[in-house]
Amino acid sequence: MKKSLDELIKELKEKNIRLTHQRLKVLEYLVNNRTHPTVDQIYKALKKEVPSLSKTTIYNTLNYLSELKLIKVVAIEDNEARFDGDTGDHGHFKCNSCGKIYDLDMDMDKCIPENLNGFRIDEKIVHFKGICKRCLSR
Amino acid sequence: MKKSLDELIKELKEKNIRLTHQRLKVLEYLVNNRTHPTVDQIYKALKKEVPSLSKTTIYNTLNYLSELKLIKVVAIEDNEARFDGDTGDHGHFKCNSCGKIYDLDMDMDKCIPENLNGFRIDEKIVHFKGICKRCLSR
DNA sequence: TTTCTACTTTGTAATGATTACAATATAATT
DNA sequence: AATTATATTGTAATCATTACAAAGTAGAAA
Ligand SMILES: [Mn+2]
Ligand SMILES: [Mn+2]
Ligand SMILES: [Zn+2]
Ligand SMILES: [Zn+2]
Repeated sequence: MKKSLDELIKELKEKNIRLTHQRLKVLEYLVNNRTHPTVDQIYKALKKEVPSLSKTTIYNTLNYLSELKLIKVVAIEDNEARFDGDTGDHGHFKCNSCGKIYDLDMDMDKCIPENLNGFRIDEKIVHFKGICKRCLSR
Repeated sequence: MKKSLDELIKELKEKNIRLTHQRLKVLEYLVNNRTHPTVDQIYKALKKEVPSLSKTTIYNTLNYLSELKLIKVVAIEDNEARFDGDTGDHGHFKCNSCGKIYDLDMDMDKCIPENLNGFRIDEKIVHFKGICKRCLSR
């Protein structure tokens, strides 16, 4: 679900996670930018507000927050990870023309095959790639 | 579909692609090893039979064959690509305990959401991760 | 408020998969 | 056998990510 920054901060407090300036800025960025940004995009944007910021901190923070299940990693590119403040089950569509990554509201459970009876499923990943409507109509 | 080596060779001939020793060995390996191997696994295995083999050739060959749609890339790991001789639509399950990647026969079209009306879909990717039946029963 | 300390951030170096490139080799045709 | 366009090979470069140690800080306690 799309949690607000306040809800995310509450979760950090409940788990006794330190509310560092950097962590709050990263969470704030992900809440305000629902574009599945890369590490570099987050880094460049926050560097302006926090000049001392290190890219390693972005990596550390994003890794930690995804371990805590406060954010999600979207591995839809082959060379670079993307991050998502929405931790609810949903799919993604990547347009190979404009590069935009769309969210897909869908019931992922509808596509679990019988083969997996007896398996424990921890992650469900559904990605589509192609050309988006907007790019097609041009 | 799971094509035989002969069928794959026929497709290469039809497309006027040179039947080099290395290409044939890579295709043969993928036909005989339905384990979604990594570049390094393919390289190490074939290096024994073809001592002059270069890892760059494995990369070149796999990239070329996947451009030609004769094989598929399976991007289910976050650090390393895997390759699949089965180009038919199917999903994958990765066991985080034993590392095995299972094939999932499934109707991918069943999980395309309405959101995508008007979009052109070129790739459909369905991945699950968790613990497999065999690992759970131990 | 000040002190304390465990945890965090930072900068730099290392890692590891993948790609670029140029020299050498070869498949397929003549 | 000669030719040539294409492929292979080895090495170096690239680039995202991680390892590590020194410096900094959040939060608790005095
Ligand atoms: Mn999303
Ligand atoms: Mn497969
Ligand atoms: Zn587009
Ligand atoms: Zn297993």
